[in-house]
Amino acid sequence: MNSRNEIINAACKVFAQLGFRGCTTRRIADAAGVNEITIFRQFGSKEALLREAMKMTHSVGLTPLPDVPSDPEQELTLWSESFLQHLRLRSSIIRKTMSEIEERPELSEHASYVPKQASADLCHYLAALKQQGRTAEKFEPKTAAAMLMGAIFADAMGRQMMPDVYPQPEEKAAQMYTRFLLKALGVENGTRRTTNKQTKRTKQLSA
Amino acid sequence: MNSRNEIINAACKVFAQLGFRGCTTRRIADAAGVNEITIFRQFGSKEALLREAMKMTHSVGLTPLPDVPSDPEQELTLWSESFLQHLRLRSSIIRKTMSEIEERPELSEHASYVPKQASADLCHYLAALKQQGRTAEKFEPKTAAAMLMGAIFADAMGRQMMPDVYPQPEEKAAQMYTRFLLKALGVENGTRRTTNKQTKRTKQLSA
DNA sequence: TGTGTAAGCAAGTGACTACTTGCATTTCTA
DNA sequence: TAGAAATGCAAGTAGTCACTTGCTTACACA
Repeated sequence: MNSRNEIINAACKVFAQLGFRGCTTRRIADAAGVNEITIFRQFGSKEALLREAMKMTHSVGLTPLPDVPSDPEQELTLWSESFLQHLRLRSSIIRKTMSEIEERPELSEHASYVPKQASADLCHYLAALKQQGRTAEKFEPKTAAAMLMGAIFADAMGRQMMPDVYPQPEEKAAQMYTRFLLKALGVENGTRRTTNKQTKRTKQLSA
Repeated sequence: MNSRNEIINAACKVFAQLGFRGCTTRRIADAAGVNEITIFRQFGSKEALLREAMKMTHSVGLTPLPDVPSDPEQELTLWSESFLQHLRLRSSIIRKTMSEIEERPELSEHASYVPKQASADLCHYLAALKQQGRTAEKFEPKTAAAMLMGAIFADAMGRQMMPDVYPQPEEKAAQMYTRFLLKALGVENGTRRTTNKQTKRTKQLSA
């Protein structure tokens, strides 16, 4: 019972390091501290093991966005930070999955789960912001969401390889992307310029 | 002499499909229409062949951005479209390279060449736009560039897997990202609202 | 016409792959 | 404490991997 979980965890780890072809049953067994044969007795085949292992990747846990926007800069910054951290922590396995997906389309479902959910949440939030009349410009929530998520995704995938391409410091990146988005939407940031239309409550942190 | 190029092309193709471990000498030989042994006589080893093949990936050809911005929306849209097309055409090999890069850091140089160049070009253009006084907001060119390039990169990598996450129609995506960027920078788009400060010439297409 | 070079073919090397068989050992549980 | 289930060990299977050897064919150029 315990060895089963150890094998699954080891499989995830080795897959993240070496991809499907590099993820041999011997290496998984070594990483799990288990005899190779136990893998086959527990899961039947390498394919079946990895299918099980990929199901375990859904432990999401993004900071939720409120249904009714109150402090857009703060709320979106927290969300962006948690999304960026989520992607950074999983950057290896994401890279491998994206690479294998053409050969193994069944990975697609697991790979797209989090970003689809995140996109839907963000679009919903931005649409609410628009409906509150707090955006100065007319805009397509989907385009805005794709911009913010794209910037965060590219940061998570590329910063290590080319740090000078992305904004510094690393820890403020999510906030900078968020502020950029809000500028494009014409959302006032609360501290400067409190002139425009603001239907609901105006409580905003400068952050 | 001819077989050498055929082998290199085949190696690129098979690598893009299957990655390093899936890219076997037998498969390369088949794809090149050549005997497997010819590969070893020409290149010595699989490693050496792929090293040669990766050098061939630098045929860049992005639409250049002018040194002096004139019509930002048009110029940036053209650039974005060519960058997006570049990434889309190479999405398979980019995915594989990103996946292999942790194991083979020597790929890093080839992988980062185009995006580094593109980022530098775009930053330079945005800085020039700022210096012309044509941007209404103060902004960091690097953050702005990371947003636009990130959105384009994510679109190229992810649209096929989750088309409903990205703006429609596909052909207008580059333009939509560009317009979004210009909104954030407060750059007037020429047709509506020609009020703000515009130091140099105002000739702009509505596009 | 002769010679060198590039290419093909057949066969084989040792290492690694996923996976199996047979038997011994540990561990849990009734 | 007895029996069943889970695990380990040693050995082996057939396939694939990168790469080699020895020999033959085809073409270029002098």
